[in-house]
Amino acid sequence: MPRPTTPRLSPERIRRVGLEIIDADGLEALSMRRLAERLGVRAASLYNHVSTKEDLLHEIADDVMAAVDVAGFDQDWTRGLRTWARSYRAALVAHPNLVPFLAYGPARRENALRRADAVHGGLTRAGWPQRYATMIGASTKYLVVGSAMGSFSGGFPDDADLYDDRFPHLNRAHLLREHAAEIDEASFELALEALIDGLRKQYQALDTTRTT
Amino acid sequence: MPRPTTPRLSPERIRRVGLEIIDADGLEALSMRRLAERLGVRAASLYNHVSTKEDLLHEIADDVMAAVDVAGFDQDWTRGLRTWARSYRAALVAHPNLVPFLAYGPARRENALRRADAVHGGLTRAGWPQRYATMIGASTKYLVVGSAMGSFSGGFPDDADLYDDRFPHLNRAHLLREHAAEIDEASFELALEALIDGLRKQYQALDTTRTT
DNA sequence: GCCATCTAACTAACGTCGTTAGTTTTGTGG
DNA sequence: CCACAAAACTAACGACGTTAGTTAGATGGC
Repeated sequence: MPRPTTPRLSPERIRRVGLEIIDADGLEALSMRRLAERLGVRAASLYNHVSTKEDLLHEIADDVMAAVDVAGFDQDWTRGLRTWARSYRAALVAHPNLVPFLAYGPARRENALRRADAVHGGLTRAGWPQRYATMIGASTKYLVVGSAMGSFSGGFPDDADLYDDRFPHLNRAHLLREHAAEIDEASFELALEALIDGLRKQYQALDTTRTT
Repeated sequence: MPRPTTPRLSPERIRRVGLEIIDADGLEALSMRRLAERLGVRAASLYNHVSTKEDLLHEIADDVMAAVDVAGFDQDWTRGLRTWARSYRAALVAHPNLVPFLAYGPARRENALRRADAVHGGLTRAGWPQRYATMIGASTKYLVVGSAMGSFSGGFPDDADLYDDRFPHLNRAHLLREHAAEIDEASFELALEALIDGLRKQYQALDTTRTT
């Protein structure tokens, strides 16, 4: 019965259920047919609300990225950077299965450009030269994306016996998956603080250069 | 005419041409049918030499990762870390289209574990505690993966006019794609040196703690 | 040298995928 | 009231990864 009395679909519901599937079963588990089935509808009907699967993914990505906080730059660039980086990472970690897509081409949409502009503007307003602002933003993003990708936690098999004898340095409890998330976060914090620390030194040098 | 006089396929040739396709046309351009066609063969024939497409990708990844250098730890942990990070990044940048796959699950294969063991061993031998060795390896990997992903260079559209007025801080020449690769490398170096610098400080503190 | 066996190619097919075309029914604005 | 838009449908296309079954050349044991 086409054209039901009350619409079964809406872009919001499609995005929501799509993200649910990704969260539950992984990125490659999301197909238009499975999504439609979950929505009580046939696959073709989705195209009345969504132009393409890739577009849908970008919109879902936009929803997820909405939680990123770039407001901290009003106070202090180090605070702004930390707030941005942590909220960014938290947004990715909340939906790990989406990270491969998010990492691929995150800045196609308007909102992504707006966030990038806020970061860049916050840094230049604090006195950083254009080129440095760009590099700082990029470096921070590397840490966020790299750590959220679970570069570490996803990397090793669960079975501890696998490491015995053959890889003496790896046969450690902290390489197991149960600790991996904690280690990824600690490693992120370690690198972020080191980066900010190193930048602060350069910032002071910059400041004295300018005032003399 | 099945079973030709001289075999048309070999695992090496399949991997080589597979990587060529990925390099030339992207990761999603590699299908078993297109690969077979390029090899003068039908898709099903590939399965005499390769167990599965995913497996093939892992083997290609292994080839690419063979260029990573973990020998520098024999001299000095900072040198080892730098050598590892730079050769790692160079390997990824040489095949940017493969990075999304490489970033996903790089440590499934024997060689990856061997490299991880070398890094971890180099750091612990230098005196770093287990947990730190793990975190340092993870942090460095974040920078490598993040920067190779072109988190930055892939992120922005080419058209400069797009930024005008709407995103005042982004309307800069150094955001264009031509400079993006250079910026990604510079940002990587910036963060890597900051990280090593921060670590060196902690390393000295560690040393005095132990000797007192 | 012959013959069984193995190897490496083939054809055909299955099920899934994203997507489009064309159809049908319901809601809605002039 | 009626034309038209909206939202569902069915059917189909071409591409995908993969498997089953087949065939012909290469190879090792007698």
